[in-house]
Amino acid sequence: MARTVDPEKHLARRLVIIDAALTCFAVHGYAGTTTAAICREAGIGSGTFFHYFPTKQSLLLAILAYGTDETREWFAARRPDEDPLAVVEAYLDHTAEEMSDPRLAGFVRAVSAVMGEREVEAALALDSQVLLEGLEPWISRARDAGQVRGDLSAHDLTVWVLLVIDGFLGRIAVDEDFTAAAQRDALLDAVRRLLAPATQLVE
Amino acid sequence: MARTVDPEKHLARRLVIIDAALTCFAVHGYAGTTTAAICREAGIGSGTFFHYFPTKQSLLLAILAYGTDETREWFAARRPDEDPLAVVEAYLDHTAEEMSDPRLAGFVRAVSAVMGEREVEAALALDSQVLLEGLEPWISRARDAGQVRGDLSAHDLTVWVLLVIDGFLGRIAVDEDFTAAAQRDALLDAVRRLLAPATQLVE
DNA sequence: GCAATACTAGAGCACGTACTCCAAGAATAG
DNA sequence: CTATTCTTGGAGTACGTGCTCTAGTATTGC
Repeated sequence: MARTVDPEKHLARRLVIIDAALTCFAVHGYAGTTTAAICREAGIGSGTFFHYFPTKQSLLLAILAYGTDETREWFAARRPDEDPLAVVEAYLDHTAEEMSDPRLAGFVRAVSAVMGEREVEAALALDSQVLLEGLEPWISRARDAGQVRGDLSAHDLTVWVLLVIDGFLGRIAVDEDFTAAAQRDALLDAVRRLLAPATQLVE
Repeated sequence: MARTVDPEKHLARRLVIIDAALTCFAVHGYAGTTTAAICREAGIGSGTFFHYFPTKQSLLLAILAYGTDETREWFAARRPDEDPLAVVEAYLDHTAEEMSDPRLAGFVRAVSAVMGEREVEAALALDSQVLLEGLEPWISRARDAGQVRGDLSAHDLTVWVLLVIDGFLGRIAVDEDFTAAAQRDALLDAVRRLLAPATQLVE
């Protein structure tokens, strides 16, 4: 017998590869990134790459799963008695903070357009569903409490919040004058305006 | 001498190919679409394809140019004395109507993430710039007239309107319950809320 | 009718890709 | 030290891609 795995080193290498892939995907897109490029960026050989990830797609799926888990954990950490609207706004803040690394926005944009690969689409759908199911209950409670408008269903409102978040990410990725840090307040303001009860709007 | 080109037939064929490409790109993305697939969809051989478009990329550029021209023409058709805010809302309406063909939203989403091809990126940047330069003057006038909020610059406001439009397109492409027709009013409402002067919001 | 040109199709090519394979290095258990 | 297993790099491979080439067919001017 010999050589039991050192899980720390293994995980560290994995993270190096994931980080390199994040950089490459953000700049050249998924299809536009070759495994050779990832290896170069990570400073490894192709044998090593495929030792850690059986396929290029599995690497992408692993990264997406990280993101989905992160979202799940964030919402799991909420206490039931928190102020609903404050939770929604805290999530926006959380997103804006994560996106202070502009590679992430680029990555999200690049990857959300990967089409025709069943498993990737499923992972994206799952990610989107986890986010929706994390957010909607809070918006629903805020709605019941009269904190947000009642003329649209909680589901519709949630979808519109997600829509704004997606647009936000897209802008960060495309427009270099538009940074998450600088536009954080504008994001909060935009969502507040979107959700405000009709009684708070005068004509 | 013989056989001068029949421009009508030529153009018609071009449009058939463009239409087929639109369908394919919307479903499988740009990189995910093979020229063979476009040929199959259009019912032609690969020889014909490359007779009309020298490269796959040139086909994409031609489609993007169509869109850019369309945007330019739409704004060129505005009269200087139109109500500024009404023009903005008319453009939203125009977009929503165009996107009643869900392929278009899918196409936009798929193609906006094409990265690493200099000419495509330039075409996308141009398209985005034409839209920005079309919209911003009207928002600026509306701002000067007090129709929209003054706490953000006209440029920032325009960028945020574009952000919402992008998010809107993304949703249509991804969420089949979210249709342009059904959400047209919500789009108008969202942008109105985004632009409303602060004095129209009570706390 | 005849020549000249535009158009069409599809077999095939050159190339770049994801991925395989193998041989050697490093690290531990006994 | 030795045996065993995990790990590593890079040469090589099978395959799919965008694109070319050629040969044949339609369509026009004269």
